[in-house]
Amino acid sequence: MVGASLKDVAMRAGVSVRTVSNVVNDFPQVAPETRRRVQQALEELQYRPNAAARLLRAGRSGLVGLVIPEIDSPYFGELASLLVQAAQQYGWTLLVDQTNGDPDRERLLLDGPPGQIVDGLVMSPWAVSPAELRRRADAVPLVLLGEQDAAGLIDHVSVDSVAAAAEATGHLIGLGRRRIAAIGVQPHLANGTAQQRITGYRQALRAAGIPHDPALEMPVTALHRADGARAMRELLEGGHAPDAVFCFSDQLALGALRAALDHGLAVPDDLAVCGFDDIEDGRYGTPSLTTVAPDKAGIAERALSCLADRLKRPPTGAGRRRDPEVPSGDAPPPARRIVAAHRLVVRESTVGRPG
Amino acid sequence: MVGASLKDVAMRAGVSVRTVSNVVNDFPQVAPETRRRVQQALEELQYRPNAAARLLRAGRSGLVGLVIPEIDSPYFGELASLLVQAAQQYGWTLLVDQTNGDPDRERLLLDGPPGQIVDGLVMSPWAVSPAELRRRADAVPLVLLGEQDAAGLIDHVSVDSVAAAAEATGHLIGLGRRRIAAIGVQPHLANGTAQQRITGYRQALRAAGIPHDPALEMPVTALHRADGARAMRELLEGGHAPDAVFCFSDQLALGALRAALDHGLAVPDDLAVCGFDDIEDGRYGTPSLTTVAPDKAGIAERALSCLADRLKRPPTGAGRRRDPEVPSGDAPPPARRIVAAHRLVVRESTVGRPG
DNA sequence: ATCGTTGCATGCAACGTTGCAATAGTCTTT
DNA sequence: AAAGACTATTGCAACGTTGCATGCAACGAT
Repeated sequence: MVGASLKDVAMRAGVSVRTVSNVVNDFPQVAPETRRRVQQALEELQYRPNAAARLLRAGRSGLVGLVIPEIDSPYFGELASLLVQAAQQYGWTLLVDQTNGDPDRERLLLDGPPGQIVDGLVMSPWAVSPAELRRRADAVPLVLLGEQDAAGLIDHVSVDSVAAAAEATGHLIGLGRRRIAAIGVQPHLANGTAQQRITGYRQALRAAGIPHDPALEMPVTALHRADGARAMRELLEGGHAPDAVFCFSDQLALGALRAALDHGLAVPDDLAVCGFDDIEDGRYGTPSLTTVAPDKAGIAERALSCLADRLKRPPTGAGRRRDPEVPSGDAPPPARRIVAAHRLVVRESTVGRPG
Repeated sequence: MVGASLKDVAMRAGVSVRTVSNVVNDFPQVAPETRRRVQQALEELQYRPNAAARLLRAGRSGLVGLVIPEIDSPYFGELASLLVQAAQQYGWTLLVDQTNGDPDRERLLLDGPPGQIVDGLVMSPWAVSPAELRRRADAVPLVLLGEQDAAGLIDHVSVDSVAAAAEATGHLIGLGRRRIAAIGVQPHLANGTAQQRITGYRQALRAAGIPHDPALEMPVTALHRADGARAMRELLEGGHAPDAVFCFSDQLALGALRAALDHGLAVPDDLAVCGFDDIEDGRYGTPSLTTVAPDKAGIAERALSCLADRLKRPPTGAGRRRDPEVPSGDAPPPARRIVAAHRLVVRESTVGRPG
């Protein structure tokens, strides 16, 4: 036996299928005695509504998807966890999927089973262009995370990466550092994160009158610890030893930190290190890591609030006419651009140990 | 417009709905000319098969679920990432959900939308008892991860935690340590992980003739860094200072490490630290962390291989009769218990820096 | 010329659910 | 007592898909 259906319950309770459905959905127009009988039958048969049929008929699954490049990156892991909890408050179940930054897979997830089954999607695009995302704007509601902008056509939540990078660089400058490297440049990536952070970095240098040295701007292929460590080794071995480094992610920073310590440098005395993301590892490492902390809980909350607004509109289920001749009276709400808060968290990797 | 259906395509191509379905599913019995015409219509209308309808009718969604207590724990993050990749090789899309160890949520995910929509589930149970999991054994195929055993009624993949813990403890003993603490005891948790690791720890002590000191077995409420740090501080302040510590997770170990360094201890000279899980943070920290490395890729691969075996059996869709009078001829394959490999990875936190 | 065979295309039904509209039954009102 | 108002319950249809059976040609073999 695979699971009782409304029909099975109806037969057992001696009522029609429709009445059982009314009980299940808590419609008021059911006599107490009938309700009781039906509920007992539901209980006895262990009825669970069939999610596929509900989705097909009503157009709503109660599921929301999160599409991120890497589940195992601490930043996305923490964000995913917060989104799961925020989704619960809306009565949704959040499901997470990983693209590994593969554009084909990003497309597949949007068009295929997960993208069709969920009521809404939160996505951190890596390689798929805004133009392509726009093309499917009238499918399931979508909220973008991250720096990539969809020309104001899709809801979008991010932090002000330019300002944040400038603050972080400014903090290093304020400590008296002058040879400040940047690790995390990714010139060939559509995703605008690295672009914005290098912009903020340069702005801060210019504002302080520090000449900008291209040899201190280190490219990486990914944002992992190994990439940060490699970039730091290149800096140290290339004779361009900096006195501070701003890394575009905490993972890069932790890798750079490790490489610097291996090289015999004292942190922060010889080298101040600042990251971006405020992941848990940075808080418990030795030395602990100064970083830019995006308001992750705020990002999660506001992304889902965008989805909630769009889901107030009727679903595309069986009832809804989808005749293009008669445009629906109320237009969809305009796309929002939300800028979440961030703050600089100063720890041992730039100011040394307190006490 | 929400998306073209088979009907729309059929009208445009001037054929029946059934023929379009035949083209979409690559059935051979279609004339080349017809196929061409239909394919063009498919292209023009950007047809995407409706996942909900397919699932309802055919009983297969192509989705597989992973249910874990915490997405943001590095161990589960790394495991999830490997499972996503392994699932791709089977042609499945893996979706991840998080329970936070809440038993109600574990049940909800199994019975509700995600559990019904996926073709199979991989789960790391935290609080739901084996008995309860057994109750639903004939629903969607399920594979359990972790130490909790379901009495051989459900497929199950784990490492030999007793042996692994004994090896780790044996390594510390082999370094000449005698006051070896254990951090991570969780007596009131159904989930058997902590039980097995403390068993292995005690076995190794006994085998070496070292008396077992209950004051060195530290309980924790969760497996996070903060818990490890707290336990270590208690050990150090309580006057029971150990010369080595075996932590039941790398996160605990990293917290303990940090607390020990804060306390002025030298690692590994004053205190050797060993963890469990081999998460990336441990590899790049300073000092790097000695740990038990479960074969995560092997766990992922074999969990999915179990699912694949069960999914060879016909789905419970429209075609399949589900008459309990006539039991299906072939019984389901018996539940498997798979023990994945592990190995001890020795790093700086127990043997100091090389060179 | 007739029969079976093969290749291609189609119609019907069903998966489990819910919106809509209609029915039967009860109670109030005049 | 009849008309109206309301309550409780039900039947029908449809969401988009696919399994099964059938239809309908055209073909070669007898």
